[in-house]
Amino acid sequence: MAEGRHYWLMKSEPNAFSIDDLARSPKQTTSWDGVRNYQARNFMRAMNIGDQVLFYHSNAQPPSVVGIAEVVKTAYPDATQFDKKDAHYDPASDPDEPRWDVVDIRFVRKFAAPLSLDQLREEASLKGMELLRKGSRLSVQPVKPTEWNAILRLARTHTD
DNA sequence: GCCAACGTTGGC
DNA sequence: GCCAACGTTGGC
Repeated sequence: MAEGRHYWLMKSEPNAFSIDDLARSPKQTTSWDGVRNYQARNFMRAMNIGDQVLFYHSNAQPPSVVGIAEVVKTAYPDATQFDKKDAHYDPASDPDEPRWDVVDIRFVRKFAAPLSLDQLREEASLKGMELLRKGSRLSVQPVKPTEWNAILRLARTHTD
């Protein structure tokens, strides 16, 4: 880890793919496909093996950080962009220069209890976190070490 | 279901 | 290059 370990947050709708789905996946690993936002893609391209990921459930009740995953394979082309039957098919993507990438992530652990957006907003040290910004829609985003530490501390103390 | 806050597309 | 129209995300 010459460049050090970096922290990220990735959003998924639990109806589509939850942290339990990740834990049940073969080798507890999945490729994070379907990202069709350049900023999110660029963050995935910046990921290194061993980087740690907060797994976030969006469109959940309540929306929450639910656990941790880690990057086990760096960015490579997303096969779904070339699959006409896939919801994320992108006819404009050139197979010789694929537009969209995935990374592979592996389940690390699930928190004893989900950490809701409201709980995160109560934490002073998380003020300014991208996730908490009004109108923030970025599905893959960097997390500062201080934010990572604060969230893990909250996950230890909130068990209800 | 509503709608604010985006990001993308395409006419000009 | 501008920007209106459109489609999507995601909290509420």
